[in-house]
Amino acid sequence: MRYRAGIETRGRILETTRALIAEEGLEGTTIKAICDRAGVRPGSFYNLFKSKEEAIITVVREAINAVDPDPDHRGTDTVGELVDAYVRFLTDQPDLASVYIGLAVSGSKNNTDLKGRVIRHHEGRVARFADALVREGIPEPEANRRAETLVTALNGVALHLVLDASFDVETHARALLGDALEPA
Amino acid sequence: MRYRAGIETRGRILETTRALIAEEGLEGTTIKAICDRAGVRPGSFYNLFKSKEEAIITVVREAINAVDPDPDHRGTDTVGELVDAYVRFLTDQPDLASVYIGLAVSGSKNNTDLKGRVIRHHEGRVARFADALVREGIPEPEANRRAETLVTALNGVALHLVLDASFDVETHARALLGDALEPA
DNA sequence: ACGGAGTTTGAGTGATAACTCTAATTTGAA
DNA sequence: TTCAAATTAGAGTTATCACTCAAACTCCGT
Repeated sequence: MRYRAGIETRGRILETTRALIAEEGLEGTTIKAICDRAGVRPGSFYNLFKSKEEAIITVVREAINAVDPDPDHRGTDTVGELVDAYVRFLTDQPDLASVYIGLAVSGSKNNTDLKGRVIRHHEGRVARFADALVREGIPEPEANRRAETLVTALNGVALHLVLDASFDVETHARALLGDALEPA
Repeated sequence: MRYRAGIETRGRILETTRALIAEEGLEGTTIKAICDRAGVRPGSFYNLFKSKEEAIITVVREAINAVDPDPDHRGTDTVGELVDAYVRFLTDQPDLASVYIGLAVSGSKNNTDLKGRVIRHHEGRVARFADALVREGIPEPEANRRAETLVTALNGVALHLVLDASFDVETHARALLGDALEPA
């Protein structure tokens, strides 16, 4: 992958893989499907990726980064902003959201590496939410528990969005936010 | 399936399917594996089930029904009982819970039939939660919205349990229940 | 324009999946 | 006891999967 052609092909494969995961799920994302749609033969695919899994992990990493509302960790965000960021992600990029959820479910049985990646990312998000809750006056141990409940519940919202594209993400997300901010 | 032999074989197949899902996950639960372990030939399997999917759905449905606080739908269940039932399902049968979530996500991409089934099941659950909330004094339109938020958030809890087997399902589920019951 | 490295081709491999089919056997109601 | 229906056997079918490979072709620094 040092020539222009290889880099372009690689990009086309990744884009196709992402679209296929969103449309067909992990199960429907086969080498044949990727290659047909990307206009590439299996030999080329395996020249650029050592396995199908490697391509999928690459796509998933992108999806996970896309969920991050504040990649620079400035630490000035409010819980409302964090929730808004997630809502925006879900509504603007439902395909990536679908990948993120689908991966958590199907991909985690055999693949410890992938599983660890998702869990670490989840913990990072919870920490960010917890910090924001503390800044809003909720004491530490309680803030952490509420953050974990909130992030988990928001993932439930994402899960349902995968099932029902017309699901009212914003209303439910705001309700969950309100619950997290309520005084004990 | 009218003779004793058929009923017994069916039971053995379902039990084996349940065990295999727990031990090997959905991916490792093949017709061959089921048949080998149940001491049955594929012909017999397909005499009793029209597809592998039917057997799996049956197993999952049985597990969910097994913890139903009001199996006859007499309308006597409280929201607390409904939440408890789901928590029990998640903690007692985490592997089936994983399949349940997995069916909702991956299984419903191509399979319109399955997708409809999952959505209908979700709607039924929301309706029961909403009825229970009304019985507890929360007015109708609000009760429905809260029920939907609660059920969705609980699915988020289930989703996270798939990722992290040590996740404290009960604490978070109770927190979500408390939020749903709070006065407006 | 040379030539080694990068890229592409596409038929092919071997494994394994879900599922079918027909004939033989067993069941249980009358 | 009889016999139609239920059940079972198990080899076979069809499909599809991830992946390979040797040969041809393209790129680009020199």
